[in-house]
Amino acid sequence: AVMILRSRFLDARRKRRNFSKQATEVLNEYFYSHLSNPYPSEEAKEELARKCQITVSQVSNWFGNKRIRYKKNIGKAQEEANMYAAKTAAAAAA
Amino acid sequence: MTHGIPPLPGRDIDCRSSVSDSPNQESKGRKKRKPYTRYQSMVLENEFLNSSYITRQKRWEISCKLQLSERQVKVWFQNRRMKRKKLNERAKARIRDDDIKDVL
DNA sequence: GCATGATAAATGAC
DNA sequence: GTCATTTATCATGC
Repeated sequence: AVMILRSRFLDARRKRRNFSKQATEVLNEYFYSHLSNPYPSEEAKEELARKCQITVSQVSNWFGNKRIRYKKNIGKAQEEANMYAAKTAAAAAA
Repeated sequence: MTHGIPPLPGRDIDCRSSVSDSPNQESKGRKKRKPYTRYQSMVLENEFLNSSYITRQKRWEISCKLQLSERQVKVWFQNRRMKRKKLNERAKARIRDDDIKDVL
């Protein structure tokens, strides 16, 4: 019984759930609009967390994974970059 | 300076000659992340239960026993303290949520 | 079968 | 020392 409780708190092991489509959209918009410096401040992280309905730690995890997996692809997933770049450009034009 | 305690039993025995941080020559790049074995993790966790801050003496002993460098043991305790902090924050947040749900 | 989120070693700023 | 991070690995979703 105690072990089960510990598995809830201590282990709190990774039972992964994908983020919502809107949340991923918000995170990607920020990432590709700050591609030269994709390191959000603590305040920016908190706002992203609020918008996405996730924790600040989850925001940090997402950016950590995103940065290295984006870098690992040199040349790939640029379609995604262009897509969000166009989106922010359209927003700026308006 | 300090107390003249350190007994340092058999200190001159280099038990980690093969477990040094610099395996051979000057390794240039970043050291590759290598998961520890279950036994290594268990010994480290047990020692963390005794104290979250390890002494230099025990650090040397454990590094010998587990075939790890003293630096690796030191870093393990640093990371472990960060993990504990994160788990505490998470537990606190969960308790808050549970309280809210209980009221509802 | 990879995509994706979370965790475990390792580094560096401060 | 803490703490944000990089990197590889793990565990799950689909």
